[in-house]
Amino acid sequence: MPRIIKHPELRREELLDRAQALFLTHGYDRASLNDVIAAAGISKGAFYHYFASKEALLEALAKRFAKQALAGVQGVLDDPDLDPLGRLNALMATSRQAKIDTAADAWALFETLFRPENLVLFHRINQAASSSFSPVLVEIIRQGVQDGTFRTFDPEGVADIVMQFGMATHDVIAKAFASGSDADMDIAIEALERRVRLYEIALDRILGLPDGSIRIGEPGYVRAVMTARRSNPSIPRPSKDREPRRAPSRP
Amino acid sequence: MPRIIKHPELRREELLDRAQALFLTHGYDRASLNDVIAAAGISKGAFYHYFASKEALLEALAKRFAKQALAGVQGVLDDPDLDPLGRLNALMATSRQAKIDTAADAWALFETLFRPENLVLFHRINQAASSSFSPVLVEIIRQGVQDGTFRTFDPEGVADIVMQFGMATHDVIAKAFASGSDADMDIAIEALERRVRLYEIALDRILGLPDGSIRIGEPGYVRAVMTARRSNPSIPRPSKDREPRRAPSRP
DNA sequence: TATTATACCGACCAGCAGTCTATTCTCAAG
DNA sequence: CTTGAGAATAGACTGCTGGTCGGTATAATA
Repeated sequence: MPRIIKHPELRREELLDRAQALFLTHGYDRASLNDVIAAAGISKGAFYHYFASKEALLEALAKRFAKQALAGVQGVLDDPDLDPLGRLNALMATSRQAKIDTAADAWALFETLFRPENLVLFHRINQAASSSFSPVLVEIIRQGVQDGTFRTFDPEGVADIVMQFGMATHDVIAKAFASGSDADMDIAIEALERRVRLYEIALDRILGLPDGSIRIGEPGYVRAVMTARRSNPSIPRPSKDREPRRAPSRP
Repeated sequence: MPRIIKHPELRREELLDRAQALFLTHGYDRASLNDVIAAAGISKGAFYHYFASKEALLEALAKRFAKQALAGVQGVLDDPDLDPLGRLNALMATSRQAKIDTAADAWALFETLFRPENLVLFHRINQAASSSFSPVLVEIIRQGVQDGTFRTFDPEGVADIVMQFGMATHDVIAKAFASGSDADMDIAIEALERRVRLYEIALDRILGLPDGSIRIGEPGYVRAVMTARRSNPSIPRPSKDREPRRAPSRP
């Protein structure tokens, strides 16, 4: 093979891009390193020049994700006109908006990220995102407590719960995506809206706010996401027949 | 090798026992099938006679866990003298008690289950446990709503949150185990107690109860667990030098 | 131009999950 | 008491995996 040399940072990004695509479509475990390097058009040696292991590649990917996510909400964090409650709501609205807006590829991520074979990938990203967002959330809550908007002790704990809920919301939506027989879709949507409302009220109460203060998404939020899906059908799906070959047999 | 034939169910249980020990000490991914069958003293062929795949073994293990856990709290569920709040508290106290009581091996599980290499294993067990406990929790909450003890819509959602919190509590404790430099241990314990209190109050409010109704654990709960640890030092820890060998190198 | 560090190549390796064929054991039907 | 079907076991074998290694071409430096 001809030797192709690229600027290292470019090559690194390219590698991350290919890996991201493969990990999302096939899952971290199922996508082999050989697949990745083949997709990137480089050799084993070249790969191990950039990353110490497959694991390290995953780590780098998670960090890039987290960085991008944080950058996406930077505007909200910098806005001096927002009070703590406003900032908290804006934060959640923005990260929601980001997902619906660029539906084309962003929700592909959304759907794929929660498939069982992506558990490891998801967990890493989640972890990285948490350590990025946690300090920010803590600061917002701390301010809210200070100026009397929120009434709670343990801002770190509440920040954790907020993120837990955020993730749970996504999870719950992803489940609907998975079981997407158009027939009972509407029932699923109903249930999901209810869940989002529950999380909102739960957060209200945990923060000592009057019910209805926290807005994870307007009513119709879930439906909007689900609709964005139907209008955008062709998302890469796992295909490779690396699946089990044997039928179970028990004594 | 001499051919040893055992009663199938016994062999199956034995296989699960060995697998459990290895998965917990080394992690699901790191413990190889060869390790498992070597530990169990059987051949590849015998293994695949009982389980269709390594994955299937994990599944079976998770189900056994969940079944045992549910059995452990059956008494609480059957007790006709408990009202919904009492039952909910007893449920949490019992599953807590089970962990401290048989500290010798139960907390080994407790600590190991949360190590990063056990993510997959943990997730499976958690999933299995959730599908066992969820209906039970839902029923308790539904009754509580009916007789006016609890004030919430969406019992399923609340049940999910309860389990989320339960898991998060464990997670948070496990983190302290991990960073166990005896020096800052006390600070960690303090933080953890606060977190447990937060979850309790959060649940109180979500369920529309007066603060202090829910008791995940008495004050001192975390400290008790941590102490049980120090008095019981020799727990199998991952050892096998299957770890990465290379130093990172970046351009 | 000579030297050194960086980017890259691909053959190679041990170990992995899973497959296959062959053997030995059990136990119920005849 | 035989027999034979099927359950239980053995272990060699396979394709592939993540990772290693010695080497080669290019860029940077002097």
